[in-house]
Amino acid sequence: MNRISNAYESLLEAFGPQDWWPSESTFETAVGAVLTQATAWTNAERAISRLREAGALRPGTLFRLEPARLRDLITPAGFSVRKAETLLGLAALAEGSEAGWSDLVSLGERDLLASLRSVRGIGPETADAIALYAAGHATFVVDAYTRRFAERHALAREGAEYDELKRLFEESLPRDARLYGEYHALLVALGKRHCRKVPLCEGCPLAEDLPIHEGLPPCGGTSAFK
DNA sequence: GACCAGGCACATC
DNA sequence: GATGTGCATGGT
Repeated sequence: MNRISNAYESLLEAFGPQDWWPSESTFETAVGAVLTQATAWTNAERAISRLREAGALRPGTLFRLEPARLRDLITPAGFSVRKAETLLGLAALAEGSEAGWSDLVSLGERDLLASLRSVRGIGPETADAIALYAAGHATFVVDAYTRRFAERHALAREGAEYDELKRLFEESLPRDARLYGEYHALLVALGKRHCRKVPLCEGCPLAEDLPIHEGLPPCGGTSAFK
């Protein structure tokens, strides 16, 4: 055991299983990963519902939408010009594969990540989220909450690179996609529900597991307490 | 009305 | 390479 796996147990006990990613298909998961970039999940959900009503939660139908129509459908999720381009790029990947989307999600981890990263608007976090939650690869997703958590609790150096943080978690935990998915979701829960309005980390479920680096902001929020 | 939310690409120094 | 900025909407 180590501090990172101990923290997982405490978070799970405090918040319960998060059962991410909520979706009806792997393509919907990927669409959601793009739509929720720097956006509250409730807004991304609205956009997903609109896509569903339009029958556009399949790569083929989404790919054939007029860009303006797509932008309109995803408006609630914000950044609609960029996100529409990205969703079309994602659907184009599937259109370019022999067996479409199912072909793509069955690629090996490296090939899938490379394909996803070739789409403008899909960066490291979004690619990892799709590889993990849609394709079931054991790849740890690092987001702003993860960084805050790792820095605040002195698990990583300040300003660590994305890959450095990813490696830290992967090397501290058994290689297990389900575990990675739950951990990432729990860190989001920690950031959203717990610390955001409690700058001193009072009552934090991690207080007994981990030291606090007092000079740094608490793990709640992504940009609060700068 | 300010601040924030499950990032990313690009410009500039 | 580090740091800053635009992208857009809806909740608090």
